[in-house]
Parts: sequence; C-alpha cells; structure tokens
Amino acid sequence: MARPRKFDEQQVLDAARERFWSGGYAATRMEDIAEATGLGKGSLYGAFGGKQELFRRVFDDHCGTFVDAVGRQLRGDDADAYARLSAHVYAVAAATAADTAHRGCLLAKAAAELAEHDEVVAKRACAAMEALKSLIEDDIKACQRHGDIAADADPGSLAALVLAVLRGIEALGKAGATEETLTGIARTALAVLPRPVG
Amino acid sequence: MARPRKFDEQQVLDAARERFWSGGYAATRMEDIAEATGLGKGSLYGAFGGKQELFRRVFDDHCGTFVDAVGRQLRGDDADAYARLSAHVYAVAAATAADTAHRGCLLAKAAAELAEHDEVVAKRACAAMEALKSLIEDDIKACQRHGDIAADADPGSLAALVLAVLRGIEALGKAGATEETLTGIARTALAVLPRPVG
DNA sequence: GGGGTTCTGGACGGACCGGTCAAGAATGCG
DNA sequence: CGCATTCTTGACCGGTCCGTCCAGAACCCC
Repeated sequence: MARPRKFDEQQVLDAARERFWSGGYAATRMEDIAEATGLGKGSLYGAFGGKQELFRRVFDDHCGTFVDAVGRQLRGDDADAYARLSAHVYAVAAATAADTAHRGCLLAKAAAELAEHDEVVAKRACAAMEALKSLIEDDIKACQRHGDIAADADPGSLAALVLAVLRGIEALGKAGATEETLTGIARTALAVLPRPVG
Repeated sequence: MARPRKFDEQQVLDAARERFWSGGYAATRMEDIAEATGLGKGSLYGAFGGKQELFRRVFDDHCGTFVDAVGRQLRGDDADAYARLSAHVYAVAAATAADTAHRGCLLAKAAAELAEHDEVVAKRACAAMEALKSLIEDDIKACQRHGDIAADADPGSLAALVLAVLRGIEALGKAGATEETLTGIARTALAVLPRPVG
C-alpha cells in the first residue's frame, strides 16, 4: 500500500551507536549518521524523530544487548559459577585494556555525558546497572551453593562490590591504565572475595 | 606601562570549571563562560587562547587540586592510616551520593568525553590516577606498618583495587545508585581487605 | 495502469558557536 | 599632559548543525 523502507532499523541503530560511541552525543552530527548508514537525513528524521530520540533508542538498545551479553557469560551450572565470575572479571579487564582507543563503555560514557540532563538516559542506565548487579549476585549465590564463596557473606554486597570494581576498571582504562594494572585489579578483586573456611 | 587586567585568572578557571563540569566540553559555549565570569569573549581568548586550551588549563588545574585534596585526607601518622583510608572511602561514597545532579567527577567525565580524542587530557588524567594510586598505596603501607592490614599483601595491588572501587562508586553514582548502595560498597570493600592474622 | 500512500534524498532555513577584529578605555612613563 | 602599550567589549564573520520541506521514486491495491 506504500513504498517500503529500504533500510533495516537495527542496522541504522548499530551504525548510530558506533558514531555516538566514538564521538559522544554532542560531538556526533546527524549527518555523520546519515553518511554512515547511507540514508538521507529525511529518512532518518522520518524514522526516528530527531537526534535525542535516536540516541535514546540507540542507548536503550545497547543497554539491553550489553546486559544480555553479560547474562550469557554468567548464567550456568553452580559447578562453574566461580569460573564464570572469574572469566567475566578478567574479560572486562582484557577488553578494557584492548580498547586502545579508550572508547570505554557506551553505558558509562553516555551516563557521564547525559545523565545529568536527560532523565530517560539516566533511568535506563540505572536499570542496566541494577540488572548487571542482579546477574552478578545470582552467580555469587551459585558460587556459595557450590562452596566457592563463603556462605555467610552477603551476596548482594559482594555483587555490588564486584560491579563497582568492574566499572572502576573501565574508568581506569579510559584514563590510560596499562593492561597489567587492569588484570592486576581483576586478580586482586577475585582474591579478596571471602572463601569458605577450610 | 599598560592597562592591567581586571580579572583574576584563577577565578576565571574556577568559573569555567563549573561550566565544563555541568555541561561537558562540547555542550559548553565560550559565551557561557564569558557570561559566568563577566568577561567579554575577547578577553577570554586573549588570556587563554581558545576553548581547547582553556579546557586543558581548567582540567590541569582541577587534577592538581583534586589530587592535593586526597593527599591531605590520606597523609598522616601510621597509627591513623586505616582510619584515614576508611574515612576517605566512605567520604567518596557519601560525596557521590550527595551529588544528586549526577555531575560525577570532572576527572572521570572529561576522560570519558575527551580522552579518546585529546592526548593531552588523556595524559593528564592518567597522571592524576597514578598519583591517586600512589597516595592510597602509601597509606596502605602505613596500615601494614601499624598492623591494620596483612603485611604479606601487596600494597600496590590493594591500592589499585581500592582506586578501582572508588572510581566504580562514582560511575555507579552517576548511573543513579542509592546512597545505601554506595556506602554498602564502601563498607564491603573495606571489609574484604586482608587483615593481619590474629 | 492509475491513484494513493509512504519512503528517499538533498537543498534550504534559521539558529548557534568558535574565533576575530577594531575601536575605545585604563594605565604608567617620560 | 601626551604617548605607547595592553586590556576590554561586543559586533561581526565564516562555518556548522539540527531539523524541515518538497519533489520525486517505489510500492500496493484496485
């Protein structure tokens, strides 16, 4: 009944994410995104409404993808729970160190730039953080059931600590810390988690 | 021999910092700063050269001030070293929670927005982080001398971990974590530091 | 194939912003 | 007091950017 869209919405979101991620919100131009996607500005505005709305879509999409990815890394059998936690913490350190462009995490970057002025972005970032904490907490509970972490420790507190360490690793990475420093932090963080006595 | 300046350079830097801090680099206009200081744009450009140069001055100044402030909190007798560390960690959590505007730390905010594209800012942020780590490490060594932290632990590793936790607290605060969450992280982080046996 | 509908693309408008410039003001020296 | 020198101010310029608009294209249904 009408002319069909020539582009895939998800591909546009992905391309826009790359741009916003590299340049930040304010420094990214709509025309950059138009060029990156091959779309005209008219299509972009017709489909997404405007820069702020587009960014919110991108950000929402990214938060979901990110949390899902972490979820896949952390969910599984109790027997492997500690190995998964350990692997995840090291993976974040390695990924941060490998990010030589210091792009950091879009989640953190966007929160830093926009949380103060955009309620929607702030809420979404907060929800994503809570989801991450939940994932870590579930894994820690699994560790406790399997006897890899002290059963009398509060899993919620430990999860919050681990989450803070992970975010801190990214912040330090963005400031230029070396890979050794970052993996060292990962190692130390895992080492100080309370193990069962005996 | 010539007309003297009517303004104080430090006051201009402070006012500019407030603006950059609230709005970020890209979103802050030179005219904002001119208005905030009461100066004309010509004076601003004459004294500082341009937006990027001004920001670098502001950032450099802020890093120095920030590190100095932390230094004053952490330096002192061995006997109080652990109390100082504890107070500092809780203070960061409280300050972050009190920052309802989610401005976060200018250090982290600027690093997030500009480290990727401005080598000078990146270097300065890295130096500031290393200075902070050093301060924490010195305090931890004092704790070990006084018997408040296990002597066989590596103070450098613990300092890096503590620093990561502090930066993580700020990142989570920016994302909207509650004061309870943040002070909880502070408490847990202090609790997991290795204490001397016995 | 015609008509209605939606998509496309790029030119355009209006606002904004970083940086310049020139005219004037303040100062100290001779 | 005049003069050289530096600071101040705000109008102005060139460029940029968000968002709009419209003419045309693609499509489906009848």
